Amino acid sequence: MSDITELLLDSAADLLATRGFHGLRMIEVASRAGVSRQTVYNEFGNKEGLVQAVAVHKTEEYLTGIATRLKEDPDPWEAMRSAFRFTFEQTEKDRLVSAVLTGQNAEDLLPFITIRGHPILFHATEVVEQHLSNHFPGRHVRFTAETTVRLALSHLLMPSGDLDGAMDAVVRVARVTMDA
Amino acid sequence: MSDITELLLDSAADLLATRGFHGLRMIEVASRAGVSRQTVYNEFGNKEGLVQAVAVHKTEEYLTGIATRLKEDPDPWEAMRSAFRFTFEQTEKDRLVSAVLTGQNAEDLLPFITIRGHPILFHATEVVEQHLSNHFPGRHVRFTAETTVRLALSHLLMPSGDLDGAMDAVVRVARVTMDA
DNA sequence: TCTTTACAAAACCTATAAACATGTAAAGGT
DNA sequence: ACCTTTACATGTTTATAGGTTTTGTAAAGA
Repeated sequence: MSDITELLLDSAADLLATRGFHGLRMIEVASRAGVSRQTVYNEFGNKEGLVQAVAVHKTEEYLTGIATRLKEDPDPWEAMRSAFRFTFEQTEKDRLVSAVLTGQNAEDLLPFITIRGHPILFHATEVVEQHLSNHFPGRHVRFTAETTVRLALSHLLMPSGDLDGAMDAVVRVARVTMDA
Repeated sequence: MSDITELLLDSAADLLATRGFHGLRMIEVASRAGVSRQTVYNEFGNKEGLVQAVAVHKTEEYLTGIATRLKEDPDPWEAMRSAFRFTFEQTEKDRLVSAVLTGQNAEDLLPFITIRGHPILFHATEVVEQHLSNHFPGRHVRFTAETTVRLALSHLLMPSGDLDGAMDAVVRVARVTMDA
């Protein structure tokens, strides 16, 4: 990916987060990245293409962020805790990220951040599944993975206010469904 | 609750479901119930009061619906399955119910159907908690209750398309967290 | 207790024109 | 090749001003 492309994606992500899809101006994206409006069109075709690209880019960014944290800790449950904390903190920090991950508060963004109606974070199920498979080879891990992601998503959308408690709850369910 | 009050709530619920908060006309609510517009104001003060009352009414209706199904089956897990099916079917049937229960697709309704930001269905946690307490006296049931409701809500908001599978998943997690 | 009538204030259409943004194209510069 | 500038048709917002509808309140009457 070229430097300019990346710059454009970052500018667009910023503006998208503060102004939303409707308030996003192609010329503003261009000038922030120091290029002409035409260049944006050359790169992404049109506004939809640009926003779509931002969504894909952000999604990749967070899925790899989660995958990285899952790999970092040798203990599978501590790794999950860490990945969940990462997701939670990113979601709190950035309204756009929140929209991309969960599909909530997306308003006009929604067409871009769901695939077959499911928010993109559900791709995280595959990441978690892979993680569990690595630690428990030969076991059925799909159910635990999906349950964990659904539960984590629930805590993202409707926080109890107690982050540690939420992480404990998710990990506890993960352990207990693996033991069963 | 007087007959007229109930009639007004039903009329308002109907109209709210089809026209939304914005399209709801006080005079239409009145004429459907066969009373004057003024009577509606006497009863509920203003439009907000009316809609608030509808939300509370619908909530009670569904919480008692859930409680009833939980009591009907002697097997605690079959009872949960039945209560979940009830909730799922009602949510599919009625857009307004869906909004009241989950807080999704609520648009201008949202201020009325959440309490401290949480959709009213979270009151169901208390109902489920009571249910589990009855079947497992002396045990800690709060965690299972909350987990179950969060998971069920997740399946309501993001259905996998497989209702039976969803019910199985919820009940399975409930059992396994009680066994632990 | 409910209805009718009346009314001010607010919210809502509707039509109009001006300003702005999008998307496409062509010519020119590095 | 890649980006910029300029230009233009098309579609969308925005602002304005009017007329209408709806809300919310009040008072008198069945």
